Amino acid sequence: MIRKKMPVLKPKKIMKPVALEKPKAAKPPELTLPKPIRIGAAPQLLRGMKDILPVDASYWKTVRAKCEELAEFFGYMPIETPIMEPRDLFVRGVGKQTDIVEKEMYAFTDQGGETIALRPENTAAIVRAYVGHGMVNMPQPVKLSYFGPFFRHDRPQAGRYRQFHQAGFEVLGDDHPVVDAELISLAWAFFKDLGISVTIQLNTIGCVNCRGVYRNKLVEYYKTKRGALCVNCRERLTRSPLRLLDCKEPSCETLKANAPQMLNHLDEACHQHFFKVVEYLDDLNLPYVMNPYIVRGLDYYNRTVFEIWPEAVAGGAAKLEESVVPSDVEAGEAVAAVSSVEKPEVAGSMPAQVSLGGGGRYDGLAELLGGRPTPAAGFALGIERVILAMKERSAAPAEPRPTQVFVAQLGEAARRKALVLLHAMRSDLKVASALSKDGLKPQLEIANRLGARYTVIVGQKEVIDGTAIVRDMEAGMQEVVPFEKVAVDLKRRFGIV
RNA sequence: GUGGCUAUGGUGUAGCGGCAGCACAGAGGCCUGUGGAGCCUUUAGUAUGGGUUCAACUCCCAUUAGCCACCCCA
Repeated sequence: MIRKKMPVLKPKKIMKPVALEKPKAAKPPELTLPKPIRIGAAPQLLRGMKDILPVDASYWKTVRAKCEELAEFFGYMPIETPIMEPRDLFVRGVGKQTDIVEKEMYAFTDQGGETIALRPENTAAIVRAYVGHGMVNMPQPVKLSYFGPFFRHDRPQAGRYRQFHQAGFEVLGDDHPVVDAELISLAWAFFKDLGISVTIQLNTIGCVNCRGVYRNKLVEYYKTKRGALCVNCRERLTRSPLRLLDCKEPSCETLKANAPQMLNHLDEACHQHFFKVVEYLDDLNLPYVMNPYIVRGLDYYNRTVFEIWPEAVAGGAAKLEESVVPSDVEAGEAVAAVSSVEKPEVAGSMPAQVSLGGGGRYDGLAELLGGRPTPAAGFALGIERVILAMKERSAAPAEPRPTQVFVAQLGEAARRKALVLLHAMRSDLKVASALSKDGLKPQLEIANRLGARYTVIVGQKEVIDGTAIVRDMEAGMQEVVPFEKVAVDLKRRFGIV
């Protein structure tokens, strides 16, 4: 082949002779010719961006397949919304004062003067689609699932990218607490099937009414202790008091322990709703943990909120039992029992404080986006983090279907025969080939690497005889088969036909 | 966004102010129509830009990126 004859041109080999010549003062010879590209000048990935390489394909496939399987089982219909939306959608939906909108959103003005944002999350867009396409007129609830890229200008870290992927499940038009429970059970099933042990961190943040009352109580409590708060929390006191519960400063932690709890300030309806959710979860025997400090950074949430935390990989997977809320425990006690909720320890490369997924109820969002009041709930999974977790606990992705038959050929006539044979078997068998290779040896090497069970060898001689050799790669035995019968013969060996 | 740590072939790693080594992977061969083992050969690197020095991969500064903690969240 031509390839073999061609000397490989390596920059070094070109440069050396030039360097050896006596330096001529006047003009550098031929230096105007294209110079080798310097590695340092090669284009780089944008910060926080990541190529998803073939080595990881099986993980992505597995996770995606699991999402699709669960979506089907629970009756979700797939939906895809654009990656770009009007910036305003997220400002209104997610909340102006949230970090996501305030400092993490990719936003720009396009050629037409439109203010555009790369979607930082999907719930607002889903609701926009629901409202905009009149899905109120469909049988309720409308259950939608999605899988796609999202963008946040955060500082990259393991499991945290500026472009990342989420799979999400949203249920619109149903306020029944069983919806919340089913969502959580779906999330649970996902991780269980993938072999990742997690805990469900559960809380309720009430509704507009009782949360307002609670917020005032909280502010009242913290006001007297303002001096002991960290800088951030002083800011939070006026801007988003609920987030005070999120703080991990030791000084704030102690204050937090005695702060009033949302659970004790729920109005009747919210109380009913929440405890119904808890009841369902108990029936399902799901390992949730009451965590009064889950408040979530997006404005649209109300009532049930939850996050999925990975359990530490090595050691220390205990804690759980003690903090699961027994169904018959009173609210106050329950909270007391878990006031020292611990995040999983750092393990491997997974950062200490990450959630693999999270969500909750957002009954007010549709109305906020100009639709009819529509109760809704949903959650999203961080795919990169899920895959990281899988790798950490060596939860193997599904093996790709092993190659059953490899077709090797020798010579141009055989190559043409092989090409035809490959297509004849394609729909019934997992076949592979390396048609561009010439020698038999390299082809068998590849067949071996692919783990092919059989290799069909077609050479000059076989072409003339109208036969082919079928080689059993495990036994090392081979037999000559008439060419037209090869496909059928192999199918029979695999029990097809 | 704040603070810190790190940066050597494709991957994983040594090393030292004075010739950059090893393993794996890749390519070719021993074996011209028969894979897995072995052996041989070979490809390929000090992130970028400055500074100190006779000499920098090594020391200093900046940049970039990754990671860690915070922030936030998926």
